[in-house]
Amino acid sequence: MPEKMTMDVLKQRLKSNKHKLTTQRRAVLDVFIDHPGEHLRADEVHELLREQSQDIGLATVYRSLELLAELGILQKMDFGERFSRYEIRTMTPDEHQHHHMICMKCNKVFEFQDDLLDKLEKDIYKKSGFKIVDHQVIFYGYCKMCQ
Amino acid sequence: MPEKMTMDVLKQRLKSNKHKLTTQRRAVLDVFIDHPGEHLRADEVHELLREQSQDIGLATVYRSLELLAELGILQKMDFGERFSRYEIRTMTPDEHQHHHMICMKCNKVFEFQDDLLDKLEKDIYKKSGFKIVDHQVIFYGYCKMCQ
DNA sequence: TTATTTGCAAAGTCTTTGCAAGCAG
DNA sequence: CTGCTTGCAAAGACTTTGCAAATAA
Repeated sequence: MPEKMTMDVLKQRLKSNKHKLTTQRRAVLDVFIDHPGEHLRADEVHELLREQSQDIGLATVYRSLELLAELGILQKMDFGERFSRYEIRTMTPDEHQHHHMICMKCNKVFEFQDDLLDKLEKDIYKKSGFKIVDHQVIFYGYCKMCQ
Repeated sequence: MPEKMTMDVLKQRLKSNKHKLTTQRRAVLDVFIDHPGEHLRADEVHELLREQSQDIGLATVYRSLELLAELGILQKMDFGERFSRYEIRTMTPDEHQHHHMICMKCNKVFEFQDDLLDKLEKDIYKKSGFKIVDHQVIFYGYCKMCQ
């Protein structure tokens, strides 16, 4: 069971990097805590905050997302759309990778756990000398409902 | 040995879709034929054409790239940068997948052949019912030179 | 107190689009 | 000829940035 990313972690990581814990940063993290497993875009975060009368500038949302990603609290992702999405990270680094599958009909993002890629990455290093430190895997197709 | 993508193929595929073979479309394809294995951005294609005094509008480059990708002559790709890249496709559909590795130091794009993903995709279908029809895999790391 | 951070609006980057003029078939 | 294409400039979508005012520590 992966540990939850908490506000305390944010506090801690901000402090050790001489950043401040502002209302806005707290609010942005709260959105992700309240929407586990979702892959949110900057404007969606902004909209969700407005809905709960948290009036925060869009530029600040962008800046907070970037900072939270730098601190390893959020994960920035790119699904080939013209914007980025973010999701909250678990505190324990995944032993098993988690991949994304996008349904080409309903556009929902699904996740899948697997560790086959570890093997592939080791193979690549052996064969080509390229040292992989991160990856991005996206599958496109049709989900169970849409087929 | 994969077959080369030729101008004849372009001609053929354009005709069967009631599109015209214009100087501009021919020129855009020529750029890719002259730069095999490169992953070019729209503005790079545009610049390369300017250098050889092929004066073509940037909007036309975008439109040509899109069309050539639709016709299966180019492959559009997204490496999480804020723009798209295109590469020429071989005519024989790859039995073995080809993945991209980006060096985080020199930013070069490397390729790697493998078919481990076939297995993974079958697993996913069995376990989740999600039917995969396409994928995008990018590895980030350090190439042999930069390590 | 004071160095960070915010909000706003302006600017930036990549891409798309409307429309008159041009050209391939 | 005639409908598909082009080129241009303007508009669009998303993101970043400059700067004065606000604020956490």
